[in-house]
Amino acid sequence: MHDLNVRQREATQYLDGPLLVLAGAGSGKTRVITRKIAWLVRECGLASRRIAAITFTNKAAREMRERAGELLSKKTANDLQVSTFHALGARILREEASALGYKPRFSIFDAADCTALLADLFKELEKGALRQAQQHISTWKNAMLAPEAAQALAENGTEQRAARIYLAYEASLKAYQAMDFDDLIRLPVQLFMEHPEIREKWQDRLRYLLIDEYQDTNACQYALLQHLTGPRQQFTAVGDDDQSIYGWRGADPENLKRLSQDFPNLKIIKLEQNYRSTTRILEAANRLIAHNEKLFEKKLWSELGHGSPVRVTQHEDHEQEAESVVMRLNAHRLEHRGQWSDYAILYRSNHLARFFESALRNQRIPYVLSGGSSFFDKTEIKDFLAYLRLFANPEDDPAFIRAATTPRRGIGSETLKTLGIYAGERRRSLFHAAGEEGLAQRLSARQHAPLAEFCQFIVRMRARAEQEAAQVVLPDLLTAIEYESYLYAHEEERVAAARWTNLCEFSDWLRQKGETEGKTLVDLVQTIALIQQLDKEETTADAVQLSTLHAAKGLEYRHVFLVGVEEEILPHREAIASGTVEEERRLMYVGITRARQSLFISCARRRKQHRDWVFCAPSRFIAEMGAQPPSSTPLPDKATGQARLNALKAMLAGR
DNA sequence: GCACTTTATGTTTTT
DNA sequence: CATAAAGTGC
Repeated sequence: MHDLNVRQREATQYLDGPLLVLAGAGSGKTRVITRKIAWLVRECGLASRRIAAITFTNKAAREMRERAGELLSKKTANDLQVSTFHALGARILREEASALGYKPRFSIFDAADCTALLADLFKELEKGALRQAQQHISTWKNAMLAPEAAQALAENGTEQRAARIYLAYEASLKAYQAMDFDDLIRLPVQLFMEHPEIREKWQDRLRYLLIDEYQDTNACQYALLQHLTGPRQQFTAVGDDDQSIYGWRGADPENLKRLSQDFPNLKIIKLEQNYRSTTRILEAANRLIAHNEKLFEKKLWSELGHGSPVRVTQHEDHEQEAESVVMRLNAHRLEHRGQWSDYAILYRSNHLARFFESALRNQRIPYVLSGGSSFFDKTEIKDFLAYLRLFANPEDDPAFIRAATTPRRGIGSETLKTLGIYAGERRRSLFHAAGEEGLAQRLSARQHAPLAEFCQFIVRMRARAEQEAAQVVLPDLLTAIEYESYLYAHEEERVAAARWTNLCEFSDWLRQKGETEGKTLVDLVQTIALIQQLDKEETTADAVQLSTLHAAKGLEYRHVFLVGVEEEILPHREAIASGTVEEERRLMYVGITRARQSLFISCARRRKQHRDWVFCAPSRFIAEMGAQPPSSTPLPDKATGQARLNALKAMLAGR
């Protein structure tokens, strides 16, 4: 382990009790975690299936498994329990569902499913109120408060109303045998509190825990951690309070402090040497973050030399910003003879990506978009998924409605309304109620026939989905529901073709997953709710990376363009209003520290919002990091810019 | 009663 | 630009 520094090695080998590693950006925390896993397996003889590593995203989990695999044998690495908090919670719940009155094949509702459910339950309420309620519910769930407790604690009218919504929402989820993301953490904690024997079983199963991105855990996740480690207290938490950017999701950097209070024998190791960035970049980051209240004093340093200065530019509007950033990127790459994949364009919110996408497309520069709307959010995927969800969980009424009505098969709103009322009276799921005799009497023959046929179809396919292999059932299902012709009948040809391609890709991915893991379709559905994006094979493609700041956390790039660095964007307007500018500052800090060699910061003077132009001021963060004030770039010259680029190309070609 | 067409509308970040 | 609600034809 000669390539680790003293502190890193100490963190890797420390096993005397709970350990907190305060790891600054780029200080090699992933390396410490993977080395520690290898150490536990090789030197301590711990079976790899008894080691649980918890990451923040699925992508990080995959990477960690891969990197551990480089140190250990493939098979040993495969047995490691590497997952997100949510995936771990889901695994526990599938196994212990009965203890909570759930079936093992419960559905997992994503945020969109939950919003739809709330909208359906409270049709009379407007969107804003529902969003507010949803936010409240999430906060309550993360604080382990049941609806009744929330109702008792509600202080004002809005909270009272939100608590009433919470009550109905919970009842619906339970009726649908469904859970939301918060439940995946909350319910295991509840389970462990109520059933000591189950808690001990899991404590025995997982002997050592490693938690990455600890600053992003919320109270509930912390409780889960405490239950899992139990009296043995064998864990390593790795985190950086300066990179806590998920406060809106209940994450609380105070959790770092709480750790030293709850575990008096907690050992703390700081990693401050940065192996990623040049000094000028680090200094800018340090100066910026000095404006925040600090939990732990920490100063990053590096031995990588000064590097080039941080460049700040201001542009006339958002389109010119995109154009000149792309132009500069292009020129920079030519000059340095680098690769597209050395470059990243990072922004606060997803919608900013659009302008950069079109600028990149105009210049015929390859790019990949990470973050943003996921593959699984696409309508065609959700349509198809509804069938699969219904196979796994017939109580899933939203899945029933979606599958029953897409593509259209003569089941309309009136039929569904009657069915809904009947099912409510009989306290059955829509699917079960639809098969009952009593319903037929309330519907006309014309209404009942398509419904009955649909139910029979589901029963038939469900039996097959449970028994046969995915590669056999999938094509049959796709053919049977005639989705392709449905697409071409309803969409423009190009759109229809694109959607069908997506669906085929998804089906292919499922089939492949089924083959390698030897699972049936019903088994597979259970796991996909937690996956947000398909990990495509073509990660090797040489392309500029476009990403939100949140999605860029944990990654690094040689050259970074931080764009849209303006007041009301970064810091975000809502954050200014709600007094959470410190978190925005950390977000900026995360952005800066992604860069290894060069950092470019840009902002626009005005941008089009909705239909009119708004003026934008450079972000306060630019001054705070001590950068040169924005120099207006000589624009609008598209022509001269292009000419200059061509001259540069010619010069380089001749060299 | 069902399916399709038009019109309004809206954007923080993600498991 | 893409989805969601209201409106119109069959």
